[in-house]
Amino acid sequence: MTVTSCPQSVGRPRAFDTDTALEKALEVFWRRGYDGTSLADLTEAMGINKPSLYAAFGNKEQLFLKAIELYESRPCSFFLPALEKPTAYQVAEHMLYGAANNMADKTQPQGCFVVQGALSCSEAASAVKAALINRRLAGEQKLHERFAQAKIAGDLPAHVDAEVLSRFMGTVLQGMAIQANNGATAEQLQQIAEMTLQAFPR
Amino acid sequence: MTVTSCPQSVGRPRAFDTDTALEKALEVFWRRGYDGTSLADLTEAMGINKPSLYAAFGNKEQLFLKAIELYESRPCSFFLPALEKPTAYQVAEHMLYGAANNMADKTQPQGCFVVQGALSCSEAASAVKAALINRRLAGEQKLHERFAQAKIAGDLPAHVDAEVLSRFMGTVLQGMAIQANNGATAEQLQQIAEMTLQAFPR
DNA sequence: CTTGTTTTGTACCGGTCGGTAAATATATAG
DNA sequence: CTATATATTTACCGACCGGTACAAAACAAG
Repeated sequence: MTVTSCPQSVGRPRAFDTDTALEKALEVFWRRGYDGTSLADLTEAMGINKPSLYAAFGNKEQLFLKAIELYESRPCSFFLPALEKPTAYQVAEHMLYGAANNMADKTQPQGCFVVQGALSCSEAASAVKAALINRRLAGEQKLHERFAQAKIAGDLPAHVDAEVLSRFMGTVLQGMAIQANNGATAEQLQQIAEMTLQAFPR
Repeated sequence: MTVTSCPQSVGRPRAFDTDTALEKALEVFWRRGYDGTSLADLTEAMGINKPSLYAAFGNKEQLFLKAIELYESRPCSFFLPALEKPTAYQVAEHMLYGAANNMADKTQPQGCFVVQGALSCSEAASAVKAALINRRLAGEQKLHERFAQAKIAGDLPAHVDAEVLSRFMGTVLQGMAIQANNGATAEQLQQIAEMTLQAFPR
């Protein structure tokens, strides 16, 4: 019968912070992709040795999956907050401009980790590729539900196909990730956001 | 002073067709990306051994660059033919529907090789990544010039910013490549094309 | 035939891949 | 102090990486 050991009960204490190490791993995976990232790249960026990485995160694949969770829960994430805006148009507006500013942010890798983390990849990466596809589809599903709710609330015309609209939004957002990789600036992405909003049903 | 040896003059004849081998290489690179493709993957798909690959194509990087050229010159390529349509709207129409059908075509890898061949990659792949970015920017540049010409011809309103419009088109087309990777059908991509055309200035 | 030229298959190169065994170091519990 | 538990470092594992040396094989020229 052991006492609940909340923060570190026994044994040699870990010499690094797992959260900051995971952030470093996310940045490397984001920049180089799963196949393009080696364990040497990771351990160097994280400032730890391989056994520490395996003890703390399992293996390369599990580390990548944890990086996905971190990416979506970061404070600068724009997707979920935009969903809570009062009208469908404002949801689209905040999401598009949030994406424009986030994806071209020079203080982090360009583009979107969920889009480019493992787009085309080896068979060894098929599991993480599937995980990213599921995240992209889940995002569009959330947007679909939000737009369906907006039709009920009356701030989106009844004739609008919420599923097509959400997939169109996903297409533009994912295209913006490629644009950011092409070197597009935040201003240029904002022009894309503006043009997309002109096509948005009101 | 040697006679011009047009088709095979001397030596053991090559036992494979370089064009079909290059097509096989394109398919593997397209599906797995540069980093995710090994020489073993390539030689197996191409049906040749490594020395034959190196003698015919140089090395992995040069083979990839030749695969880009093949990809853009294939008969089913939709980009350049669409540019020759008589009006800006028809250019956009043919390009968007051509992309919808091509990127979801089940007889080839989903999506667009130029988008996903080396989006996020290792430093070893930085040259091919840059080559793909240049191809994407060159496509948008061609579209830009076509729209500028359309403004002069009068089939695109003078107030339209041709550069923004071409970048918007590129964003949607690149987003459609991600959608195809998500498993979107040709019909779903056609809905994206339709919605994009509704936003197109006339 | 012989000679010269090119491609072929095999076998190999050093280096790196993801992952781990083992010994040492640093903490707590008693 | 000793005992236990966890993290650290170092060194290493077999497999695979991209790329090549070499000799046998298959052709044309003479």
